[in-house]
Parts: sequence; C-alpha cells; structure tokens
Amino acid sequence: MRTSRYLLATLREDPSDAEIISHKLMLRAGLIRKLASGLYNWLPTGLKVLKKVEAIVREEMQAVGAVECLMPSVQPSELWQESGRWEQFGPELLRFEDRHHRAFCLGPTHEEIITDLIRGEIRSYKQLPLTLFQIQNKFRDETRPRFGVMRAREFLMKDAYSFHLNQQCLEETYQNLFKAYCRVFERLDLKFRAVIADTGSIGGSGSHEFHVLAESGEDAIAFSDSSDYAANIEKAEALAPAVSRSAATLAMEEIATPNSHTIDEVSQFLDVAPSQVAKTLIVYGADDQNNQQGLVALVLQGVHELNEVKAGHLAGIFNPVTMASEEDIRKKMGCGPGSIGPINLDIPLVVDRSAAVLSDFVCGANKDGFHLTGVNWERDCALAQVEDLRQVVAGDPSPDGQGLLEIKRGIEVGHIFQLGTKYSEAMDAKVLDENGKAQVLTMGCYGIGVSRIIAAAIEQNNDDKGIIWPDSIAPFHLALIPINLQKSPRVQKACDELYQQLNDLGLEVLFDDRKERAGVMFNDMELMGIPHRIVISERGLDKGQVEYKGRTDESNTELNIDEIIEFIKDKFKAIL
RNA sequence: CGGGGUAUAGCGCAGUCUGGUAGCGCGCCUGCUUUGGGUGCAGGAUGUCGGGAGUUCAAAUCUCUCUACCCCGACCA
Repeated sequence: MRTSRYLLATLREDPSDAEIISHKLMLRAGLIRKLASGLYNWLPTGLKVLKKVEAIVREEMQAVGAVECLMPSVQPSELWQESGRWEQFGPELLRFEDRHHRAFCLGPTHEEIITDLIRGEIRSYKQLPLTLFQIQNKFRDETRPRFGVMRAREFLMKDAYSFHLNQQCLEETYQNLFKAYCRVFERLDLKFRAVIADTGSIGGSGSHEFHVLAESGEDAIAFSDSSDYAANIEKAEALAPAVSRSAATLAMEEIATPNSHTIDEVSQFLDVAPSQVAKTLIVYGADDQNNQQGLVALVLQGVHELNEVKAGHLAGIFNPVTMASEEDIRKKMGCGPGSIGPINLDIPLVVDRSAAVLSDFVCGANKDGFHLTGVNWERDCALAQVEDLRQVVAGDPSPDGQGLLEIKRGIEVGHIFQLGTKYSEAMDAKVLDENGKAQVLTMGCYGIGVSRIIAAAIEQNNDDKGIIWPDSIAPFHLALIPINLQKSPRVQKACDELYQQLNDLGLEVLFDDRKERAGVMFNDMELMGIPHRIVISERGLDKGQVEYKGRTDESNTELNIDEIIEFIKDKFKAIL
C-alpha cells in the first residue's frame, strides 16, 4: 500500500474526548472515528487490525471443532419472551417495532436465537456434541459508553454456543474452549489471566473470565501469590478468620459521638482502630421470587467493603443489592444511616465472617449522634447468620489455602459459561437419547470481545511514540520509508524494486510515498505501531546499503541492499 | 438513571464575566526553501460561534429552552 493512495488519518494532537491511552492512540493512529456515543467507524487501518484478530479467533475456534455460522442482529421479541429475558433484561436491550408493530430488539447476545435454531435442527444425540460460533456485531445500550471501543454500544464479538446431552460432555467441551481461549491470547502476545467468574445475567453454573492485565482495567482480579488461583474480585471468597472470637472484657456503653458518621470519623473520635468499628449497611430484602421486601442489615468490619455480588446471591436479599434510602432507614430505625448498629434491630441481620469474630467492638446505637462501645456478639446481640459478605483485600489468605491474595486490574476480553439447561429448558430444546427418550439439551456459551481486544492490546503495548503492535495483528508488517523520494531517481528506483519484492513475499508493506520530511514519516509509522521499517536514502545507496529498524529497537541496522530480502525473510519466518 | 462539565474553522483552544459583528496554534492549498526525527519564509482558503426562541440599535457574549458530547457513581465482551 502506498500512503498516497491510502487513508492514513493520523492526528498530531490528542482529541479532547479521549481519556485512556488506547482510546487516544486509536484515534491518533487513524484506527477509528466516533460517529455517536459508543458508536465507531473503523478506518482502513483499524479494520485491518480487527480482521487479523478476527482471523486468529476464527482459527482457534475451528481448531477445537467449532463451526462458523451467522445470525441476524435484529431479533424478534417472542424468543426473548420465551426465555424470560424480555422482562429481565433492562434498558440495555434496545427494543423497537417494525412497520407491522411487531416487537424486535438489537441482539446483545444470541442464546435465544441459537437455541431456537438448534431445537429445529437437532433431533438425535448422534448429532452431539456440537459447537457453533459467529463473529458478529452486538448492540448493548450501555448507560455509559466510554473509553472508545473498550466499552462501546455496538461492538464486534465472537460468540460460541455448545450443545450436549449431559453435563460431563459439556465439561469436556468447556475445557477445550478454555484452552482455545488461552491460545488466542497467547497468539496475540497479551499478558492475560483466566479467572473464576460470576455468571451475571447470562446465567448457568461454572464460568471463567479472561482478563488482559492493565492498570486501566475496569475489573479487579484477586490472585494467589503462590498457587494458580485467580478469581474476579466479585467471586473471590474471603475465608473466615483463623482466629476465633476473644472473650468480652468490656461492658457495653452508649457514648455521644456528635457529627461522627463515617467509620473514619467514629474511629478518630473514639480513638479506636477502624477495624474495631462495625459498619452496618441497610439493603432491601427479597422474597423467594426476588421481589423487593422489607429491609436487611449487613454488618462488616469497618475496614472492609461490601461485595454486592456475594450479598445479592443470598436468599432474603434483593438482587441486585440496593442500598436502602435514608428515608426508609429513618422510618424503620428512627436514625440516619451513619448511626446504625446491629443491637436491637428488628430486621434480619447478616454478619460478615470477619465482623463475626470482633469482640469489644464499636457500632452505631440506632440513635442519631450515639455509638455503642464494648459490644460483644451473643452477649449483646445474637449472631443469627454469618456469611461471606466482604470484598477480599490484598494480603487475605487465598481461598484455595495456598498463599496470600494480590489484587490486580484487568480488562475482561473473554467469558465462558457452563449454561446447563437454562435456555434449553425455557425454550424446550430437546433431543432423543440412545433410549429414544427426549432429553433437554445441556449448553455452554463462550464470548470474546474482538474489538475490545484491540483496545486492550494497545493498553498493554505502547510507548511515548505510539502503539507497539505484535507482528500477529499489526495493520502492516513493514513500513518502507524513502528519504527525498521526489528528488532522487535512485531512491525511487530502489524503493519501487524493494516494494515489489516485499509484496511478492506476501508481506503487507506500507510504502510512504508522500512528499514529507523524514521526521513526519517516522513519527506516523511509529504512531501506527508498524513493527518493522526500512529506510532508503541516497546516503545509504552510496554505500550500497539500506537501513532496518524494529519498532522497539534502540538503533538502526545497516544492511547491504542485496541482503535485505533474506534478512526480512528471517524476521518473518514464522509467518512466511 | 443521579451528580458535575463542555459545545467557537478539520484538530486543540482563546474570546463570554464587562454586548459593538471572530481570533491563535496545528493541519489544509500555492510558491520558494529545507531534506535523516513534526524545516523556514511568503501568500491563501475554511466558521449558520450546537439548534430554536427572546432581550437589545446591536448577541459567540445576556435570558429561556432543546440537543449532543465528556467526566464521576450502580452494569458488561
């Protein structure tokens, strides 16, 4: 490709609406342009990268026997009614009507469609197991799209669905897909971790997320420092403290704590450690159908944060966990949220494992401006229900009993689920087994955020000059930069010849034939992250030489012009 | 959805408080110059000042209203 015939679209300055490095660089390097909030045009350079990621994903899916198909992005509401998700899904599901007033949505995912397709096509266990995948645009009407394609509303996803007669077979496929995902991220040269995950709104039993490690990641991951345990922090279990509760030594006492509401204020005012203060949060309760019902008190140690995913999974608590309004709290407790404690509350009480071993602790007195000191469980307040409620923190013991937890940030680029029969049951997808008996299909589903991977890869690989692509997904393999092309017939001839030879090798070469100074060309090619470059100049040709430099090399390598092709061949031996 | 902010040339911004008919840098076009890290000089083009309504002799500037976008919080590949 010659730059004069290409849409280079590089920008000198950071666009004002980009916050994180990958978003800035994707705009500056001319990969994407925003159309509207969460909607992006892919420029030629961006699309080349997208297609390469797509190809790697496709190859690895096919390598584990998955078969490609393609489903529409517009989906009829009836199928979503059938699975129950027409009601369950929030406003993230973009709904609309066609001219006949029939309701549709833009597909945020395709469980309903694939289940409908398969229940019509698969009759016998002999056709199982089967894994289908597609690479297709999804639409989710995110409340807050941000960070460019990292969290866009329309985005490219690879979604795969597997069908089985039983759980054991699902687990085998799940393991295969797990390995395929690892290979995808390895081929992309990304530093990643597979972590135990919560199943969220997709549903099902077992689940892993694949995270690219990056400071700007929106997720926190807990790792063991001495085993391979890794989990999304939402899912990481906080073990019960090894120590048991000490005996009470103090009498319970009510103390005025004017204007002290937060844990820090109270602990400073009373001069006790924040860990000795119990934090009581009031959330809405739920009945068996998860209808909102009354209030529930949750007690944590002052230094800990509530893990809303864990709390939401408990019976009797409304999911998603919702903090009670100050108004409801006052109505029930007669005091503000900053003065609540577990003593003499007539609502259900759930105590975190770590809070349950406190003794002689401090808590709110359920009276504005007062706290209780010297409080002890059982003596002063029954410990009805003790659960794991809190977010793990760095230094907690690993749930697998080996080592301590570290917390790192990650970008979720893949998520795999063992769905079980959630959709097949609801949508009556069955096959006949060996005995001629109808069996509900067991399903798995497997997603990769293809467009998000690109942002994640940049987030992980960049320097002050721009993007640093791995060879596997660089938009071009090599930049060919002439010095003084317009004025030197020799440089022109040498470039044309080399350009032809490199193309003939099957390499994607970006030949910068613009009438620009060297610095401009160097900067643009580095910004775009092209991993290799060759410079041809009069000065070099005088010595019969051209010059090579890798994107991250410290300095140039001078090469005789008749060696260059062999040299390049060697650089690309993995792909040529 | 709640809270905060922004909207002026392709991009980044000033001008708005104190009303007088729009400017800077980069980019773009022309010519010369320079030619190994965003050259220098000269000339040039480009704006319904986000939309609508109002106040005024006069509105980018004041008032009302609508819209879009961004940031901070609860969701997800």
